[in-house]
Amino acid sequence: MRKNLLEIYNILFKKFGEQHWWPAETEFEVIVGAILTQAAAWKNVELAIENLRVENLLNPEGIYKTKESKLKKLIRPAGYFNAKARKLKEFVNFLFENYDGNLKLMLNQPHEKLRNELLSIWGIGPETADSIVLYAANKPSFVVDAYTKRIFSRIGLVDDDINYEDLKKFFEENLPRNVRLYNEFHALLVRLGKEYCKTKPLCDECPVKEVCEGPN
DNA sequence: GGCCAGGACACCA
DNA sequence: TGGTGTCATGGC
Repeated sequence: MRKNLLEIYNILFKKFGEQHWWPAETEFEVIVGAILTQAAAWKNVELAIENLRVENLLNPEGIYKTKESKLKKLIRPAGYFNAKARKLKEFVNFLFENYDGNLKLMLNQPHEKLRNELLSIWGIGPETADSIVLYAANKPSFVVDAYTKRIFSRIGLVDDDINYEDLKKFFEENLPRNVRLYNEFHALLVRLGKEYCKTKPLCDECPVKEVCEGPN
């Protein structure tokens, strides 16, 4: 199995090259992006992040001090702005209450502890937590998403009703525990999903068609 | 003009 | 534990 996963990784890397994830300038920007991209197109998230950047709010203090009503207007393009404005607030409130606003202190914990802590914050579920652990804290927590599930159930390596934790475990138990690998693999799977494995799959041109059983 | 994006939560059985 | 409804914008 390890061989199969690394084979798929190598095919994707050869096809697409480095994806340079996460597309952000700071750790905090990774977190903001991870929250805003929940069930949203990244293109729309970029518009929202740019609005925050112009207002100099891409930092914990900025979000902490800004009224939720103002945040809603700024992040509107990312969709679900009522919920997401609250989620940003919930995160920075936690950060200031527990770490005096020191993000590095929070991120510099053993990764299981950090993950559990993130999951305790309202609005941060498993995928967002793992994205933060991997792409902001640089700790080896494999991120799976809807694309990952769709791709690997079509390939036939996992059941199509597999839950998040089991799918995550599938990767972590069959890959070397390596941050760079986790980083690149997830990014490549998103790239593959976007371009070839949407609801209408482009199987004829798919880079991993040799190992795929096809859509079902 | 419809479909759907790099999910999470509330509520229900 | 698991299934379903809800949240919302903008690109294609």
